[in-house]
Amino acid sequence: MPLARSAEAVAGEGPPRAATVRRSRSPRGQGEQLREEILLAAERLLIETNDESALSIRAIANAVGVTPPSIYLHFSDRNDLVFAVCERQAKEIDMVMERAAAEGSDPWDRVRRRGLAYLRWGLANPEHYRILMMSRPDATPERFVDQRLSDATGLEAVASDIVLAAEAGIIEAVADPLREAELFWIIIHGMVSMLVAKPEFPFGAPDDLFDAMFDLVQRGLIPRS
Amino acid sequence: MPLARSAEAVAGEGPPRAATVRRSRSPRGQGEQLREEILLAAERLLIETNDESALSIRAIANAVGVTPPSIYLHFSDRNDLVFAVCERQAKEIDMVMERAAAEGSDPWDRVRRRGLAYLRWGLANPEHYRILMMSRPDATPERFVDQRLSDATGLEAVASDIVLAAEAGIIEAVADPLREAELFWIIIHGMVSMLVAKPEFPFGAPDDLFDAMFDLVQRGLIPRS
DNA sequence: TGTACATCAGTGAACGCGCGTTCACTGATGTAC
DNA sequence: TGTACATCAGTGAACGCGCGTTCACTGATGTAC
Repeated sequence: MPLARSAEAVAGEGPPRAATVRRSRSPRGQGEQLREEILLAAERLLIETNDESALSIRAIANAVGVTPPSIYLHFSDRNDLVFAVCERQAKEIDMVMERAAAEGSDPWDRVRRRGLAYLRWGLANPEHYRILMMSRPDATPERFVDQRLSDATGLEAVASDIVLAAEAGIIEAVADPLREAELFWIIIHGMVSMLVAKPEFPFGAPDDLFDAMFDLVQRGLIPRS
Repeated sequence: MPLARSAEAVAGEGPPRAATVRRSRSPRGQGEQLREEILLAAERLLIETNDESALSIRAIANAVGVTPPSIYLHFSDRNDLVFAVCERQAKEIDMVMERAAAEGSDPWDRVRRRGLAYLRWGLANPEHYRILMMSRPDATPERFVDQRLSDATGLEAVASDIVLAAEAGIIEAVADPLREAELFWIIIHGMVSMLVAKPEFPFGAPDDLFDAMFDLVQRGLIPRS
């Protein structure tokens, strides 16, 4: 019998991790409560460790103060759990963007604010962003591509603000606003994923980078007149 | 004694994987030969599986037809090996870009061709791109940030072509060409990393996406005159 | 010309680990009769 | 009013796996004397 077995019993100790506090059992009808606690613990763990691989069933169970099998009372497997976490994050990213947009002075300013909010959220939650937008496609459940994805990233909202901005004469008319919104998304995603992957590279302050990028897109490079 | 032990002896079988052909031992002075074979096998494995986690010491050893410990004759640990693979890929990406640039008709066309070559290379080698540009920063050795990174991505070359293009009047003059090159890199990276992470999303043909993006950057969105 | 020896290019077996998941169970609490 | 019973919310122990890495070894080949 390998020693691993006995070591396993105290798995997740060593570093000054949150003590293994036994959470008290939920009252009769309240089983769903644990589900919530699991998701919260997973999010917290992701923030603390900044490492998706730290998001193991065992680590989460330990953080909640419960044994690993109880996770399976609420999630069918690890993937299911991880993407439940994602779903919440996607909702939050959308919320953050819309909150930022609400403060915009005109449609074009709303587009700008949404982009900046997206960038800031990604940098504030790098590991969440990584799972959501940079992880291997076959690890991503179908519900995360297509429609759901464009919802989460506010594509439609940006597209309609682009139309409004063009109508107001703030920007030029665009042939395909949704396509333009995709291009925007890709550009912002480029910034977030680059800064997340290469934080050491001297890009300077993210907000300055955003401004420079936004300026580039606004003015264009071909000589005017 | 767990069964895992005995199963381990035949690890990596099951699926129709490359047969475990015992590679013949290198002749006396030619130990370095194995290093080369290991790197080639690793690259091949990455292409075949499209999954970095398939790049285990055991799998590579098996692919080469050698036992796991012999890997350590040439690499100090797994990370060292993975980034030796990266180093080659970085060199190749640079080569591919310069080859593409060489066919450009003017400096600005060279910038465009470099970007397109970068995009195409990334899409042709998604898992290589993932390791090189999208992996966790603390898994990246220092030699991959800063100078090395900007070398590999042709930042300086792009910057100097931007200057030439501006001098030739093809594009407007830019205040900080290197910064502009960074913006370009980020935009292209946005496309590659997005397409790599979300291949199911209906972005259409990559080349069309590139054209649309390049057009956006060229014309700008603020009304002209 | 022959032989002891160093070296080189590996091998075989194991260590220790952490992981996802399953299985049979337990003990408190509410419900039916 | 009391008691058998179902159910709910978990637990404890283990299975089987794959991984990186280490350690003592082996056997062919070249070299020195």
